[in-house]
Amino acid sequence: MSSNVKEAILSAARKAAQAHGYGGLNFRELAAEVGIKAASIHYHFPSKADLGAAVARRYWEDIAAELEAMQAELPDATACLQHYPAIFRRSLENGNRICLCSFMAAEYDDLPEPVKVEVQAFADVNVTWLAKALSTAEGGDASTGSARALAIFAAVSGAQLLARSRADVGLFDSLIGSYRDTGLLPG
Amino acid sequence: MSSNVKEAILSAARKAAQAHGYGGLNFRELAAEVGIKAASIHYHFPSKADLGAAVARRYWEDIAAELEAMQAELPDATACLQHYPAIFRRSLENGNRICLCSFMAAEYDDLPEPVKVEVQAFADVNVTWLAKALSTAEGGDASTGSARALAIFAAVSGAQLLARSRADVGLFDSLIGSYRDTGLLPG
DNA sequence: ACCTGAACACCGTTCAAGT
DNA sequence: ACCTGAACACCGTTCAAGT
Repeated sequence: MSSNVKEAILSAARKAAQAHGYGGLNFRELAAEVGIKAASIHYHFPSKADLGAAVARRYWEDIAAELEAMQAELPDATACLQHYPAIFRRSLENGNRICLCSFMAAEYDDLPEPVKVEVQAFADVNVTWLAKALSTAEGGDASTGSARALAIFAAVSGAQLLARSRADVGLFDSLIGSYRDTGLLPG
Repeated sequence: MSSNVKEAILSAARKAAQAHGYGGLNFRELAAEVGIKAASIHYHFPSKADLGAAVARRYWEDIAAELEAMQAELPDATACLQHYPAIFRRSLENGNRICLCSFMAAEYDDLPEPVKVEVQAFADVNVTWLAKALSTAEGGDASTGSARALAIFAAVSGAQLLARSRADVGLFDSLIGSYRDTGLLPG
């Protein structure tokens, strides 16, 4: 098991990155929150890129576990799809934060390569899960399901971003409702 | 008429902000591009917040003019709606940049107040235009049209973000196509 | 093994000083 | 009117030094 300090850094960095992005990650603030000095972070994570990649990896691993659990608990694929936006909703509830990888998608061109890899992995996890749920629910072929999965992922990300800029979770719900009404999301 | 230097700063700052965000705006790089020193920027824009607000204001003014022109040239409201995503597409074509205000929506909580105001204005311009086009095209009532307009704006923003993170304009087109197929966008 | 202070080159910003 | 150099407190990072 990793040290408590390393875990504490990871956890604090994740919350900070969901609020301020990779560029907004601040070693001195992070260190203060954990109770060490800024230079000490480099003992656990050699560079900011290493920290960013570790945070993003942990993030998509957690989401992947959550998606698997959802799939296990809700045998109905359509019910799964209906619950999907709730994952993005929770970030907003939790301090008006957004999905780590939505933030990093905006920052993408400026990210170090190891961080980019993890951001892609997050998108892949989501799209693969959605495509599988869609094909189970509606029996479409794989290619159509994949295009639709990408569309859902992009649209829900956009809804989260807009809702955050208004600090209005109700707007997120309303946007998801519109996606359902128009047929993008199953309803 | 404003000085050439001020205009040059504004133009360079806009391109930089569409690529790196408000936080990524760099006075020394910006100054080098314009041919002055970093400290000189503060003569034209007292603070980074002033520069950011001026850039965002100019941005939505330009987009608003473009939307009006589109409306004037295409009397068919449905044709207008079909052309709407092209505005977001162009940013991607232009150096894999994104809509200034999508970036700033991610950074929203960290933006100075004057910049926030302009980011909101951009969203309002888009949503108002979309709502008008929707009601003209389909004759729905105002409230439904507004909800739908928000949904289109959010979804197209999300598509732009995802396409940028893959540096793939074709993905943007494919996402817009999916939005059309599912009925979110008129087709 | 884990942490730190001091230093480095970078940021936005200020301001007195130049022309 | 417009620009600048030098200084300030901040960044991530390095590294020799501590325990």
